Amino acid sequence: MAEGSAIIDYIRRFVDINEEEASVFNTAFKKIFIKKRQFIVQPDFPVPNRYYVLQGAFRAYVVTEEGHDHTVSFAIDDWWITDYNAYLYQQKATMFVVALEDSMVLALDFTKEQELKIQNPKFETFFCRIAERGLAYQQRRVISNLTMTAEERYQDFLNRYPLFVQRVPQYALASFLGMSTEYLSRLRNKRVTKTKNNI
Amino acid sequence: MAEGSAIIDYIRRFVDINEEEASVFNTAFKKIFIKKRQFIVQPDFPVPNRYYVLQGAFRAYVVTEEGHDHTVSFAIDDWWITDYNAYLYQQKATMFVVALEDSMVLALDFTKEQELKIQNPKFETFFCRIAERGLAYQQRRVISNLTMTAEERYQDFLNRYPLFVQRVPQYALASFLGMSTEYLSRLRNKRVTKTKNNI
DNA sequence: CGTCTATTTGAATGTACTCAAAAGCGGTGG
DNA sequence: CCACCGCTTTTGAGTACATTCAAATAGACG
Repeated sequence: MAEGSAIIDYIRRFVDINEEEASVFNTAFKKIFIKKRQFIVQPDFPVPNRYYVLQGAFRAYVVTEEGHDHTVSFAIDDWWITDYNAYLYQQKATMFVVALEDSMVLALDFTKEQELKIQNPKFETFFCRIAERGLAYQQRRVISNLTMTAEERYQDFLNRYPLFVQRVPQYALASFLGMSTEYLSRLRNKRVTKTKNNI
Repeated sequence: MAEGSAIIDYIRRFVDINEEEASVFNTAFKKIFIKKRQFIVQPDFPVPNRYYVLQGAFRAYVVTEEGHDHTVSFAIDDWWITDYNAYLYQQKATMFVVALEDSMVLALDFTKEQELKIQNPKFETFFCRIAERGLAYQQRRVISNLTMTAEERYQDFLNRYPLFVQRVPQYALASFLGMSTEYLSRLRNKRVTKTKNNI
């Protein structure tokens, strides 16, 4: 049961655990089927879980007062997703997390996560590693946003995450990259507006 | 020796350690004096350390091919700083980290950090906590950049980090907030250019 | 097929940048 | 102690990147 499961392969990329530990880890998760367009996190609700995506695709986004939405993160197979800030501090969510496809996830409860960490230092190490990597990733994203133009960010995303581009609607990608849907559309079709300087 | 030191007060905000543990932790760090304008990290050099700022101010930034610089992070008293991505993966730096004032730091060697983590789960927990918080912080920053205008980002920074604004040169703050020095100057003096629509 | 949502296209506009130059400020040396 | 030099900040003017709004077109789903 434990061996061969995706989440176990995943944790073993970071720490070396035996069969018994794998089994303990495995049973901490609840397997849930999520239908397309279903929300797993919503603003003002508690965030009891973080989610490991077995199969499918998700999008986390915030909505501003003016009604604009902004994609904070995507997740497909083998990625984690949740409103991390709310989960970590166990506060109400400020984001939506929605399924972009019919999906299968493993939900890990916050309390359960703390128990795992206390129970076995290897689990603590594991969560530490993924947090560290997440931090390094977010910092790279901040740098991209600071240093690149909209077109460069799009090209960069294409190179790094070609799989995502296939599975994610364009308005969601645009709002992830920090540009309007229309502008991304123009970039994709290489038809950025020429401002005509003729009088 | 151990008790009363800033780094010990700091770690005790996250984990409960006794005097002996405090002493072990303390001796893992090397205290270094850094003069204003001195670099502690430079592109293409290894990044053996992360730094805890006892006193002073630092700025981490990247420089693009076109020669524009972009502030990735600041650190003043009680904050950490380094090229985190390079440190974590033990690769060559891609950033500069420079002292903005005469400063005093505690340097922690990467290998030493790993030893601490292995030696005592509490230390592992501690580094895990600060990585988690760092991740949550970076994610908030990404959201700010996505959802706010230049002016809003500036106002928000003023509210959140009034201390920093005092101690950081304006060009550095501008490049942290993702805008040009000139534009920040105009915002501060509330004199954003009016495009005259008269023919 | 019709409806609903997503994408594309056009045109006008705005936010923020660039370049250039002046003004302010701080440190250093005579 | 003041003058000068280098660096930072301010101001002006023109411009570009990207947005908004509106409308047309294309896709997805029942």
